[in-house]
Amino acid sequence: MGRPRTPLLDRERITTTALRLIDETGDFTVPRIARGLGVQTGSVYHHVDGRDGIVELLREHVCAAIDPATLDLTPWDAAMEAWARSYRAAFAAHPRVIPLLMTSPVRAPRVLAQYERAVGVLLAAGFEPAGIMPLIVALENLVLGSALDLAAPEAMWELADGTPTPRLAEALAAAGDSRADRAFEVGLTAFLNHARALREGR
Amino acid sequence: MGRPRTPLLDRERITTTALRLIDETGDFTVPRIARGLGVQTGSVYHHVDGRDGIVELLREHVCAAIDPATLDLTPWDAAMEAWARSYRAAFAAHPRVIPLLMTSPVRAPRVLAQYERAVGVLLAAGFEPAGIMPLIVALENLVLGSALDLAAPEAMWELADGTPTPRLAEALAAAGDSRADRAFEVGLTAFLNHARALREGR
DNA sequence: GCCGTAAACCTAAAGGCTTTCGGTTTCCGC
DNA sequence: GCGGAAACCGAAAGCCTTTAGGTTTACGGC
Repeated sequence: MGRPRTPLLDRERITTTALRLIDETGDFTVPRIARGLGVQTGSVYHHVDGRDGIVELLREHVCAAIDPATLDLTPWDAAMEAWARSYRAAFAAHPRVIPLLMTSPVRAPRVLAQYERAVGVLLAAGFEPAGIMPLIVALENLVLGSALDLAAPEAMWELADGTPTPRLAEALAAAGDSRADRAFEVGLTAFLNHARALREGR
Repeated sequence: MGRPRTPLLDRERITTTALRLIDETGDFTVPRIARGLGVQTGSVYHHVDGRDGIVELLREHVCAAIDPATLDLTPWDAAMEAWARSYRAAFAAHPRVIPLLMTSPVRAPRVLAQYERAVGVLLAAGFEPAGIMPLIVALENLVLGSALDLAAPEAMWELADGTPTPRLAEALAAAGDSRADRAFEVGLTAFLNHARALREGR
């Protein structure tokens, strides 16, 4: 008891443990993190700003896998496409964190910086300012939605035996394992085509 | 104490109270529902299959506002567009329930029936079976994403004073209050154009 | 080298939530 | 009329979040 000779906790170990719990069970709790690190529950609060603080650490950790260099590509639509793919890949690696991130605002500076640069890309491409956030929001919805579907393929529709839904079942089977991938490709192509048309139509 | 002469609880009152709590606070708990109805916590469990059961009741309640007649429209793209708009309007009325619904699979028969019919519309339009679920999933992501953004405009990005994001702030301001609406219109137009191109390209 | 201060962990506890179980009263079919 | 089911209460177990105070260790100034 008392201060240990070598620290048992730090933000990184807390984040990693929380992420592991989420990957395995879909959620995390502070007591489980503490148990995973061989520590009492209260000790975690010395390193983190409560449970919400851990969520923000998770956001930063997952978003760190988004390749910032994608936004340097030219032309603008290549940048947006590569960014979207990298964005999706980052969340697809840990899709079950997405529900946790959707209820709290983005505070992490590193994440905000990515959006800042994306706005810059679209501004430089000549889009009108008022139309930029709708585009980014639409792309974000596409990325997060398909990443979520990628992780929980069977957790979206639970076909009961009681109510027959033959065509839905058939469509689900026909799409197969690549359903989420194809939904992303469909959405991304639609987005890029529309964005190009919007820009040229001005 | 004992059984009351006139019932104090039923599924509808529980659902309505839960929805009111979510609209006001963004979440609900069984004790708060009980308090709102002047009843002990445990009593609620006599009418509902646990907390998850209440979530499913909420899904059914909100989805009941989706107009089923939209899927009878012709041609198919008019049906999908009207369905998407009705879908979005239903969730925009209670957007804070969306995060609660994203983590549990759709079980409600009335909701599954809507998807069944949507599949039927796209099948009749001549889409290849394997491509139908990707389209529906993409549309669902669009609808739910923009409805969520509609409700929590300021809860998505919290611009800190510490990290400057001038272009992001400007883009947010330029989009104004109609940001979520415009994002939906952008996404919907892109979706419909791409779907039409997919169908004709066969 | 010494000492005060801060850091890091523990113990304990308050308060809330989900869920279950048995008890009590009322309603309804037969 | 009566027996069983229904509806609510009271209480409790077990989990979670968060805070507060106590104890030991590390570190920096002198």
